[in-house]
Amino acid sequence: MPELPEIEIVKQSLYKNIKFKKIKKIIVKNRNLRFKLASNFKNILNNKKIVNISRFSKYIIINLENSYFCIFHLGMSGTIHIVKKNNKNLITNVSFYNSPLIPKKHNHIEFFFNNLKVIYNDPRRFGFFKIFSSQRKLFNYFNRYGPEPFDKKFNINYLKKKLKGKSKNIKNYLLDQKFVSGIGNIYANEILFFCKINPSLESKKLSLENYKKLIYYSKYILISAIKKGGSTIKNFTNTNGKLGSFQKNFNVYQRENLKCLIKNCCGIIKKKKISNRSTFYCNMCQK
DNA sequence: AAGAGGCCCTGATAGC
DNA sequence: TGCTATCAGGGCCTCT
Repeated sequence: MPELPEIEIVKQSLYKNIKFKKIKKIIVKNRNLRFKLASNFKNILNNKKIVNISRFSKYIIINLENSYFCIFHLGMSGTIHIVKKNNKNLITNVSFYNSPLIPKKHNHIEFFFNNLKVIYNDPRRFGFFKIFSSQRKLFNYFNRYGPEPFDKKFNINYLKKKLKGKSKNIKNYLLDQKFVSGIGNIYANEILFFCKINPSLESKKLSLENYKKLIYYSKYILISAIKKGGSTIKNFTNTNGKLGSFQKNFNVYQRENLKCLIKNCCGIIKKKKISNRSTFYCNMCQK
């Protein structure tokens, strides 16, 4: 479900609600995720204070007081719910990226804090948790990933080096986390629209001007999405029960057969499959 | 070695 | 109503 902007919103909400709090109790209801939950998961996290919460790419990073790190990925359908205690009753309308009600099925893990609990829910089980015993091991794991678009390393020389002579299309590169991390299918489509680059274009055919646009617009789109609270496709709400609104700004994603929104462009948004992922583009601006 | 494709899952929706 | 097919915001693994 989520790409970098949505994970950033989740991170901000967790940061606000559970940083410096101690995990009082953990209930594991279903260990089956993309990777089976580690057998020592509860032991390592239970009764530990959370020292920091951060994000890299589409991962949330939880830094524990015992210098362990717990990271998780939401896959396609993972959601986080924060349930606050209000007198005797639980309020259920504080949730991230899901309906205001706590889902009944697929709640895999519950983390209890003093006045609230955090639920990890994931119907499709593409998400996962991992634990690292030191920062070095955590960095080592993230080493496999390319820079985020915001990273200084994501510059013209880097693009040149990586894309020179490559026949793979540019959209697949944007989705390739080893090339650049944090971009998913929605934002890859939107970024290429702003760059006026056809998603099927072989990467070796990109011009210097294209490189500059890719660097500029990948930052621009992700930041705009974060400012709007992320994209909300299925009535998902964020931290305060509010809907993210970036989906109202989609130019191509899910706009098949509609008119291009660029003034004076008479193009139509087309849909095609690239590597089995839906791809949307304007047949005029992105020739 | 690069690149395409299959696969891991459940649930919502469209079409017959 | 009830079946089947298709699609979904991801990414790892295998095969050529």
